[in-house]
Amino acid sequence: MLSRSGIHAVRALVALANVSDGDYKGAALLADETDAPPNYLGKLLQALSREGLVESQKGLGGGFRLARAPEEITMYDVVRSIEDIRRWTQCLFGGDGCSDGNPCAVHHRWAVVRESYLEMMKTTRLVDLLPTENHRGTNPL
Amino acid sequence: MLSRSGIHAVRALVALANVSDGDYKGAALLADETDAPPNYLGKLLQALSREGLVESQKGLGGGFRLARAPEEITMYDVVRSIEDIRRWTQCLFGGDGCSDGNPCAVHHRWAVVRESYLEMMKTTRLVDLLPTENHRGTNPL
DNA sequence: TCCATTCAAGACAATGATATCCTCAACTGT
DNA sequence: ACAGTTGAGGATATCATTGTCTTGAATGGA
Repeated sequence: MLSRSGIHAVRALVALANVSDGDYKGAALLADETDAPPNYLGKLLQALSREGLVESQKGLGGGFRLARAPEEITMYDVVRSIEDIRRWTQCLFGGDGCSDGNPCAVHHRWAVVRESYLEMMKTTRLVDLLPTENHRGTNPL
Repeated sequence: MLSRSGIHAVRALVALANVSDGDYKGAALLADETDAPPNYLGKLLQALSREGLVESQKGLGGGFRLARAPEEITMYDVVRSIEDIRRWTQCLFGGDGCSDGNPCAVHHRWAVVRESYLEMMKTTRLVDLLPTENHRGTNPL
């Protein structure tokens, strides 16, 4: 389950995937392309920059670019930089006493769901989110 | 992913599962047993009452009781009464243009996770959450 | 140097979820 | 009838998330 921040962040990174080498794309343009609030997206990009996912450049012609290739960035990397993912590492009810040794009633069932989600996040890379010839500009992220 | 309200609600219903027939358990006691804020739990119980999951009784000896047997109430029933479950019926990014006909890049991957979650919620009944001999009073919900 | 552009950073506002408080109405036992 | 108990409901408070605004710092071009 992505937060709105997480959605903004992933969309922005996808929009950064096609900037030419050595080039940058500004936050305002990114916000326009992804329908995100410009100033807020700026904050999110700052966070992504602190986490080493993007590089920023001030001044004319400046903006943001990916710090790694789109093949090397997973949705998990992005979301972990933006959201508090502890709820996906804890058990469903968040009970402190719940552990593999003393499991709650839904411990194992939830583990299946949780692993399914985390595995999806960790195996889905930015490159997997890019529009293909199949959707020709209508990739409905 | 349960909200705190959802957690409170499920715990309260579990605590109602062992009320004797024709008897009631008060909101204050329920809150005490489940470590929930008493007044807030009252509101949640109101919602559960409106949805027909519990029945309430005012006055001395009053309180709440399950409207159906614990075998007939699923976690899905509870959560749907309390939370906005739309995020589990939409696609991961919530994009309006996303549909089975014009799927986004994560459409199918997310469908697997979503169905896994919804299936767990729909097949887990209150009776499945009750403490068993195995945990003897230490069911860490 | 001067200026326009762009990110960085902090203060502030809006929103929704969570939680509290108070009063009223319904019910029970005396 | 009366008093105590308990849920119902509304107003308000708190908090995290989301979003806006303003100022400053860095950068590059004229």
